[in-house]
Amino acid sequence: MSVTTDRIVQPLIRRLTSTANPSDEVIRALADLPFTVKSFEPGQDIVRDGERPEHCAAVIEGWLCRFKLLPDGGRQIIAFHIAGDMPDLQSLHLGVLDHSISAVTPCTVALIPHEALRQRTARLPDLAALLWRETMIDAALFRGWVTAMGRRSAYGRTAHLFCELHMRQRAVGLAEPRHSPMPLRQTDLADAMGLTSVHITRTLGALRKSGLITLQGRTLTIHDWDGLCQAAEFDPSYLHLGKANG
Amino acid sequence: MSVTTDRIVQPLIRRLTSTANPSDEVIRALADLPFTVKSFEPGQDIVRDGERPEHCAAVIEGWLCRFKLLPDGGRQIIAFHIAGDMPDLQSLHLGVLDHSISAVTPCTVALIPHEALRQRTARLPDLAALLWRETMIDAALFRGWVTAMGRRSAYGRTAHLFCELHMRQRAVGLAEPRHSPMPLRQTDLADAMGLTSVHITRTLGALRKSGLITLQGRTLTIHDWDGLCQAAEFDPSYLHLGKANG
DNA sequence: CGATTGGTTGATCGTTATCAACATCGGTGG
DNA sequence: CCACCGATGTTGATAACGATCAACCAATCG
Repeated sequence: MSVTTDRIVQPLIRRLTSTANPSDEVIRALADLPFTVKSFEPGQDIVRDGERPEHCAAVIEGWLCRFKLLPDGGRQIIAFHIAGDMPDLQSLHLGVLDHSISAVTPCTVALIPHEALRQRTARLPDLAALLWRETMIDAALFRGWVTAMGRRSAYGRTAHLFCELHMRQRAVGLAEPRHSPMPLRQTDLADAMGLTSVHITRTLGALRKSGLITLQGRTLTIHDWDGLCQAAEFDPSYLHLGKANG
Repeated sequence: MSVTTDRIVQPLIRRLTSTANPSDEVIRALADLPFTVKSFEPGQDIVRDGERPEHCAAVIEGWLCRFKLLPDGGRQIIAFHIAGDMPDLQSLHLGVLDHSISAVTPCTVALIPHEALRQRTARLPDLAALLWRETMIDAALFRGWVTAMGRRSAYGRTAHLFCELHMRQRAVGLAEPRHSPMPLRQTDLADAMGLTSVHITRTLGALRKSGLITLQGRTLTIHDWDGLCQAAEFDPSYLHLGKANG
């Protein structure tokens, strides 16, 4: 594994080893995957709803979001993705994308040909299982979002999002205990939570006034993690970060 | 494949062949899977949040729902499942369940040991890919729900649910063009849509008054499919029912 | 320096929740 | 057969939460 390749594949491997225990053989197969590197500017689309990509993206650096556009121009953000994530793994077996993915911050992704992934996963069942598991975690996060949207107030829902994003970044070494990058505009937060940006302003104000968090300069500061979790009714088990097949 | 086995495995195979084109070898492997059959009464749990099942369920008959319970006793239904679905396929690689599954109607499920699934998917990469694809469709449905919850009114959201459930039943031959089974209480609908049952009453009334649907006697009658789709802004592509790798 | 983007605040409106009473239906036992 | 019961669904009155509209402020960037 060359130095360059190393720098590129490292986030993916760090991510996968953070939630599972892949064998050396599987890690070698991952490291050997062919890819091309591409960079994107904020707001730029990586892939669009309706397309049939021939490769999967693995995030090397920066933030991406997945979203659906509605006829009236509305946008629902469905997920945020950070280094190590594979946001369009589903294109490997679904073909047509049912949503779009675009860059939230300047970002770099590795594009891995479907062909290569298909060959390797056919030869190495453990690799297939590892990536399949990623799809399952992806689905688990969506379940968490459905629950948050359906049954939590703006306040609890927003707290919940911060808990999730903080823990996911912690798990791959991208955040400190009480701080994490949070490069989201209020419109991004609004589109993710099914709220308006005006209401996000008020909600962030309320969270600040409660002494739980402050959000400034693209970073989240957590003043009271326990309080935040309580406000969010946050139970991290749905993130499936435990290695023991959790 | 014996007559008994046939009757049991048939729904699963019908479902899988409705969205993909598995090879004969894969179908044979599915038909050969060991299982035990179990029946449940409405309201009974099939598996519970926090458990680590050793088998996956495949629905043979009846309706199931998946849901998360909140500390305050609230319930968010995350998905409904009909014959042919595998509602807890994710337990194969995730271990701990992050939600519960219970019976909506009297229902029968086949319980397939993880061990058998692991062996077969390791030996038959195409089988693994087929089931992996099911996980991806599962995730796609959740994305549809997130979008519905976040950006649609009670009216549009409810219309959307009926569109989804009707099409999914049609795809596996469980519904007629303008009628489908809909054995849900208003509290089930409410818990699925993030609304109260009182508001569901009013919303159903509005849908009826618009001449789109009526819901009585556990069946949905669609008076105006195009109108319903329009009210729901329904785009069926997220169901990935197309066989051509759609 | 002005222009543009992102964030804040206040006033008002609409959708959905909440509370409460009542209606309907299917089943059960007298 | 009828009276009753529990579960489910309906309706109305009121309240809360979040949307909408509009003005304004702050930061960044040419």
